[in-house]
Amino acid sequence: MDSSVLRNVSMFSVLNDKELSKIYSFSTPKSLDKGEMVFFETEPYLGFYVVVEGCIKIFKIKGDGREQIIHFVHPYGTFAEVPMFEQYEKILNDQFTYPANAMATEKDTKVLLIRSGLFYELLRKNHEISLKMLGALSKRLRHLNNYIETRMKDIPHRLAEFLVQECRRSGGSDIHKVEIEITKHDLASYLGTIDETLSRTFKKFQDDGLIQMKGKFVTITDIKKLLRIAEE
Amino acid sequence: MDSSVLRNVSMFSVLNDKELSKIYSFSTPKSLDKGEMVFFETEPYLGFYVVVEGCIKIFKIKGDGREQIIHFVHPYGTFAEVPMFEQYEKILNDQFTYPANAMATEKDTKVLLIRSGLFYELLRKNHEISLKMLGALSKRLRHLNNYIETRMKDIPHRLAEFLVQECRRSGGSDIHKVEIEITKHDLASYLGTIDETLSRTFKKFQDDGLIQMKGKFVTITDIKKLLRIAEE
DNA sequence: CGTAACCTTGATTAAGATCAATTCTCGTGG
DNA sequence: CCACGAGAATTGATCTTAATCAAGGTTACG
Repeated sequence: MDSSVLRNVSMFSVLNDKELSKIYSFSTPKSLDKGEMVFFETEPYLGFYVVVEGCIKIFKIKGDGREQIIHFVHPYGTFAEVPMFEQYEKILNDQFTYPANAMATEKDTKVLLIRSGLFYELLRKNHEISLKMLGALSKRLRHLNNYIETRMKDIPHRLAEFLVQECRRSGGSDIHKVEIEITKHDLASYLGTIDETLSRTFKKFQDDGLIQMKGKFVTITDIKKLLRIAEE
Repeated sequence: MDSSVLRNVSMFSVLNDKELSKIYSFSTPKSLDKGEMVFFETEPYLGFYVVVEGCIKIFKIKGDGREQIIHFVHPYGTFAEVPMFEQYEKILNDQFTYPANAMATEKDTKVLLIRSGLFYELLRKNHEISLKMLGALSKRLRHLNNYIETRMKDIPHRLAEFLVQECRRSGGSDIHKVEIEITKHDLASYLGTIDETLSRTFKKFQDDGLIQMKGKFVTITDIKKLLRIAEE
């Protein structure tokens, strides 16, 4: 792994080799096993992270102790940028904590910590980076917006939406076969439900002839009906 | 109304008089009656808004046609900044729409439209503004984060949380009296429920001796218990 | 005053959570 | 190679919360 991985991070795409190397040399790499935490939401804020390999889930803990997954971050994606811009002074004084919890969902997950001090310096010098960062935060806001919208619908709707999205994301060949890359438990948490309800909803979709399922592989047999459920 | 109102907007606080006047002279003021729309989420994006007077509610329409209020914007607050940073070219080509709906909740509500073209120009010239904007977007993200967290709890919890927050926001004198400044209907929508359930929850709180209610005025009689319900 | 919007209350229903067993799957060690 | 055990997934019965349906009652304002 070297500084070239940073070039794929949208926000850093405006930097030259020298700047990239500098960021890379000051960043802290971390390797994680499946289930290992990057941070808890109670920890003091150090800076934001770049995913280099594997996958990270960002989640809240509900009152009953259960996880509620907000999103997954894949390679070259970033997470925990937000506290960076909430009054710099407070960050320096360790007053800030992370906004949620972050855990690796795959073994051999690798992340880079970009410390806020260093990054803030960069931000002051390089105007382009702030503009990129504005783009990144906007994207995050769109995602949360979409997340909230999805939450207004029932579980079959949410699952249908997820399947359609996954189908679009993976490949794009018209064979409607999707591999669910996360555990069913994580999927349930992401959809805001529990394992049993997810299982029942999958079964209902199968009984209604919308999909066929074999372990982690789902074949969509009636994309039209599925789309109808997905969009209201 | 003149350009000095803009000085109170956090993002514009770094500008000098000349710059403020320029923004003001290029902005479009709009007066609204209670219930009038600023924009629908289907409309092409023109730019973001500053609230000068009154109050704006930002909301989504659910599948059944009901409103789901995401937040309220008060004087000197801004809304609809997000699409501004999602690929400038698309905005110019009218490809973008608003992320939600915006409606005045009070009569004599006044807003200013800051067109994206003008603002983007400003952003390129003035680095400080991007940094302020990063702060503004972060705040918005925090709010959505908090919103999502609240949604994981039941209705009594959400109402208790709302009452405690309102109590803190208004005054701060230790007489625990709160005026609910929005309609009960809007409050229900904000809490993600319906009028009947809100009414019943208020009743339950009264029966349990937590509050006393008279129209729009709520007196908190047992702040300790209310806090216990509010925080899990 | 009168009427429309706002609010409350009661009875019923439905979606999904909870509780409680099983069954399935797969990696590990004998 | 098989047997074991743990975690993952499924299934059924029951329970809870809040939505829905249906009246009434209250308030505010022209």
